[in-house]
Amino acid sequence: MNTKDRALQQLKEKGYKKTKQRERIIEIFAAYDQYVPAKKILKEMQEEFPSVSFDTVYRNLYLLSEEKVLEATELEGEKHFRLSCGTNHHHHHFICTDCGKTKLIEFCPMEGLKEDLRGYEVENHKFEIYGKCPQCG
Amino acid sequence: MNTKDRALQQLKEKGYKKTKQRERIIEIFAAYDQYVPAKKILKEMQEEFPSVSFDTVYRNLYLLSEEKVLEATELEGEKHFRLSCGTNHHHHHFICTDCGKTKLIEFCPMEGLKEDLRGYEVENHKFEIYGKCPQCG
DNA sequence: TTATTAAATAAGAATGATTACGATTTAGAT
DNA sequence: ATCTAAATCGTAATCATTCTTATTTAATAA
Repeated sequence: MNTKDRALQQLKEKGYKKTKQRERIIEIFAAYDQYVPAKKILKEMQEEFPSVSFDTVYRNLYLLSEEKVLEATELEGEKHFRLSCGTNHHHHHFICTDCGKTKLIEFCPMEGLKEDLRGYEVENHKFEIYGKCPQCG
Repeated sequence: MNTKDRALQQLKEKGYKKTKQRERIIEIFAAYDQYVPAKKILKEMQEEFPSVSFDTVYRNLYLLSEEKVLEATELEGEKHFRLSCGTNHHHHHFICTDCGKTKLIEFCPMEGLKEDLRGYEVENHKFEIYGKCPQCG
């Protein structure tokens, strides 16, 4: 089963409907192995559905993020999304500031910080590395 | 010499002028030991200078960041600023999502990643921990 | 002290991403 | 084929931020 079908199946189980728009959004992401800004998805959607609304695109991006089909991050003030990495365990990314491609970072800095943060209730954390990948550097 | 005077002195050396607005911005930050959203600074400025413009506030926030008087970060899509921590060496923060107060994290996760990132040119990184501090938790 | 001028500010328009919302359409169940 | 909740469309609204131009001001030198 491919990424798209798996995602749609997952949505169906939660009672969400299968729509052309949703299918297309997932297809678009499947063509990228990187974070893509919401507005770029909107643009590509408009090529296929000239009258698609912002609302549809944004709503689905957030839905797909909640369902863990996508991962989200904020880069330069814009929300970006990408297909969840195949890996099932927690991870981070190096993000190329030129081409946008990412490299998986398996190491999580939270591991060694339990001691330091005694008394603090950790809810979340963000660790991202930015720079040029070997192709762009 | 206090924080404000030190900052103004530093600006003067670079040829920037001392203005009431700049003085006040620094004073506002000195009253907080935490990240403050730009719009909150704008609001406090308007109490003292009813006709201050967005431009003045934003321009100065960026100037002060470049001059390392302030540190900047983006939280929930909004730019936040705080006085630079006293410490001169590179550091990170735990940020309380309730009160906004921060805890200095001396550990930097980049140290152990040189190996992993061979061939990659690292330009920047972001590591922040979010949660509740002991007072708010 | 006054004149000079480059820097800084005010005022408000413009931008750009995102969110909101009422009306309409559609997917999926019966 | 009918029904209904979910999804979408179309568009307006919001909100932070950036830009622009005219005016004011701080610092310098006469």
